[in-house]
Amino acid sequence: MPTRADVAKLAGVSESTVSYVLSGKRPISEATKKRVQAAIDQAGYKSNYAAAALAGGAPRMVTMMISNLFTTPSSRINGALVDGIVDGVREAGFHSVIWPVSNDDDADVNLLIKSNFSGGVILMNVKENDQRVHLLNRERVPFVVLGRTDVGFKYNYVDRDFENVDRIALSKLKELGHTHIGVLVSDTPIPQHLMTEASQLKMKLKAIDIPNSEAGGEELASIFKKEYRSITGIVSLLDAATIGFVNSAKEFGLSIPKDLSIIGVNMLESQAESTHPTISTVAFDAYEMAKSCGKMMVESIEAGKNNKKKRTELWVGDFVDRGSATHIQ
Amino acid sequence: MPTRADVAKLAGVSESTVSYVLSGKRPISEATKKRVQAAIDQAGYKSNYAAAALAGGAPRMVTMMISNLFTTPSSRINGALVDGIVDGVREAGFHSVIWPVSNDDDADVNLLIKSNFSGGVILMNVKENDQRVHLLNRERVPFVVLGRTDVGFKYNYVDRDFENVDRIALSKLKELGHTHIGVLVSDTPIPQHLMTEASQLKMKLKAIDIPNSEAGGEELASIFKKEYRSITGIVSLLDAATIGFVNSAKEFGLSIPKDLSIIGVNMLESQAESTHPTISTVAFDAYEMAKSCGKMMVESIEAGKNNKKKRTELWVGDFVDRGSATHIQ
DNA sequence: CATCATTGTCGACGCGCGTCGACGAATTAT
DNA sequence: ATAATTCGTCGACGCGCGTCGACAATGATG
Repeated sequence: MPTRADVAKLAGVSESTVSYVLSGKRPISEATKKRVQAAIDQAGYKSNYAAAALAGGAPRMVTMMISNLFTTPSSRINGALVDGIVDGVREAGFHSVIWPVSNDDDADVNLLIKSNFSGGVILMNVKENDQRVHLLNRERVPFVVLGRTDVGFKYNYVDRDFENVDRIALSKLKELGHTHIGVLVSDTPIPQHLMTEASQLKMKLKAIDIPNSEAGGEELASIFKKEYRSITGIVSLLDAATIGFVNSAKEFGLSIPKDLSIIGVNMLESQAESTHPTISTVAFDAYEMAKSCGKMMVESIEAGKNNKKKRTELWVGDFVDRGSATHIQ
Repeated sequence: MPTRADVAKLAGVSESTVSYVLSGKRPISEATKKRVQAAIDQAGYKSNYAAAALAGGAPRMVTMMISNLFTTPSSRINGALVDGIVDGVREAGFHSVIWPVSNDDDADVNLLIKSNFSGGVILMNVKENDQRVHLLNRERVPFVVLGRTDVGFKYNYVDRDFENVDRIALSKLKELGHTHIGVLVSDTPIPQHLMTEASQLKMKLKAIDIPNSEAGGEELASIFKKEYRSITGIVSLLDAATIGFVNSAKEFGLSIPKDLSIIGVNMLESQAESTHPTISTVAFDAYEMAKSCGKMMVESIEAGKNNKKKRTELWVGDFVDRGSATHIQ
């Protein structure tokens, strides 16, 4: 563990000169730059992160705040999000850590942020009116939300453009002649924009509320013919349940797409292609979206605390025909 | 961000007294303890983690080193492991962070450890002769491996007791009259101990090497009857592939357990119960195992660097009959 | 009663790095 | 030519906390 002092002695310069070579915040002659760099290499010097943080250095680190992100039904999607952020942040020259929080424990946030350990926070699974957003805003911590929530003020976020995604799915079904549509949701009502979109297209929506798990999908498949006679098309906002539903439909005498067309709007390519039959979706590249979120985070940090500009990024995707939706018979 | 000085002033004591109240490393009278505690509460004081780290305090933090843990096929299991560690460490009074590393980048380890930010490291997806184990050992960083690898020296680890787990699965099949066994593996040979166990039980093993994904399992199901006529029982070391295999077996005229008995040894309860038919397994509680690993990590840290004692924990589990294995017909 | 260990508290220092002010030297403007 | 600027470097200080040595007050021991 060589320190700045060791490097300085080796290079025959002062400690501050070493610092300025590293940070580039003051002009240094090429000659001494070279000498210092050589000394750094020779000594195997690495800046001590804790000391830098204490002295007020700008931390090149991003924290992902997560709660129970791994054992949820959508762990595949969440995995893609984590990987995307990690790569995006890395490409921007920052590190990233994942910070598992129990619930909305403020103390946990303080530990990393107030110690100047992390330069910014990426919030991942925000809830309605999420308190963490308020907390971070109050503490003036740079943050980006991967997702959205209504908190009454502007903030940076990256999210899917659900309005357009849903519009694509609905109008595709309309185009195929379907008018009576089931919407797979889990513990939530049908989003407002989907309702208005449907009324514009003169389509009838019916919420089908089931657990988002493969078992939940199978359960639905088993009762579908009896319970939902009039429905010929489904827009699914779920992933795991959709997989279970499609995989077991045949078993219950439900032929996809002959009896029923289904379009997923919240599934990864890998998921949509893992089923029999495969599932037509509106494309969703969670990895790329998250990567962009990571980059936005770094840019926001580098823009400085005084920068008030808030950025927003909405990701759409094209309809991808994998055969699970066809013209009404 | 009140500091120690603020608290000291408020309580009318010196800064060092505040420190000793917090750490308990010197006797302090009850009276001043109370005064100081009151001042801490009043000021809303939180110790600055970076400063503590710099000054050489014992970091109450554990780092999980992970690479590509989230988008692998076994992400469910990995999720349970992460959650288990987080909870185990938390119960022991420590925090935990997840540190995504690109590959075996030494620099990344240095950042957290040499800055005295983290008190120990939990390694999660170790490979054969993993370099990170050598690195941590050399740097004298307290660490625990969740899993095992052969590196030629003793270290702390928590793992499943595969020898016994596999023995349970094999002898169960033997008990049911099966002698020709297929072993589902992915890019690895059949483990040595399974081979010897089989020869003792006079059973014939055949490696079936497929990708560990649901698609991989389906692929296998489609060719199974043709390719593996003589096999009547399967021990699967995979999880995702097993799910795909079992779910699609019927589709290819393969009836489980009538035509083929299958026992999973590497699946979570939630996975084993998500299929049709459900899968008999040797129980595997990844969450509890990981939780214990987290506690071992903390104990190892608190035992101090001079403690040379290495601990080992092996987790077995009982056979759980879910109907996918039955007596040979 | 004198001596010694214990208890409770304080002040000072150091951890390693970021950054500000100063200052000589080299360059440009007047 | 002199004054004003820029360049390159140095020393000093502070960030907040952990901990060591000192010391007064108290209790135990001979």
